[in-house]
Amino acid sequence: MPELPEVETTRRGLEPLILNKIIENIAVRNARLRWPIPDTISAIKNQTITRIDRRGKYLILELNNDLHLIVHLGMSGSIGVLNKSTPLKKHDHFVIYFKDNAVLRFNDPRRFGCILLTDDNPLTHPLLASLGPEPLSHDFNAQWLKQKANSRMVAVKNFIMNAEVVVGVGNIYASEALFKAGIHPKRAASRISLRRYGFLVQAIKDVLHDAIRSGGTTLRDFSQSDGKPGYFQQQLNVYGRVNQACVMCSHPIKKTCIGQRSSYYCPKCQH
DNA sequence: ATCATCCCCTGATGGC
DNA sequence: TGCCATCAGGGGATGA
Repeated sequence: MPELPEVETTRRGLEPLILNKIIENIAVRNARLRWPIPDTISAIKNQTITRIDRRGKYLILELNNDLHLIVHLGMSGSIGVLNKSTPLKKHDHFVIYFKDNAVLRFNDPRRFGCILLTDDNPLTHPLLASLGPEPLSHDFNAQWLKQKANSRMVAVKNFIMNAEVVVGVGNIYASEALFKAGIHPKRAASRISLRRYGFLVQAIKDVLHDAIRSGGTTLRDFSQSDGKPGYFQQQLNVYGRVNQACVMCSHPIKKTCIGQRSSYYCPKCQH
């Protein structure tokens, strides 16, 4: 389940492997992703990849003819850069063949991901246009959260998972960050002080930084056979630890549902 | 404007 | 061994 750290790991892993390479051919093996891969995708043939960016959980591949590929890994997507002779795997839906025999394969069992093409500024694409600040940027701060929360009664966990509030905070790291900040996941967004939003902002930055750092250790293996950036063996304090002892106070971790998503918290540490 | 609910999909898991 | 139900989750679409 790629969250921002996984996508950033993918971006960093891709850079040395495909930047400045020339696309010789492509293959759409199954166009039916979250949105169909457009027929216009063939316009990337014979172009060079000039830049690899990330915005939230979207990867943006810039080509030298001003086209941009917008890629989302969804829940189960991964990208592998391999040798042409590596056998195709089930769910390898999209393939890019480079002039130097390298092959990029987009694999996504659940097909919640997407591959789109735009000839415009990708940041104005409908999917990207209303995204909130990057969590690791200075634009993401306590004032911003407090102002966005205004009088909203939505649970803070849903609030920080809303991409218009801040991008890249998924279910796992939302639970972890709220634990670190000592905030109950069901607390109404408007009922959190500026001071406590400061703790939450720092917790989100810390959790994501840690995950990216541990992701970095797997970059070396990025082009091996499974093609996955690897999931982080990060120390999870609450996620998936229902009934286990809280690392801070030993009280059993609770599981609850917030907005159809499982959520974990310590009832003693989080208010 | 805000928010809850639904849905896309496959793989892993567990019960019978 | 097989079959079925259940769960997981990013995030857009929909309707209240």
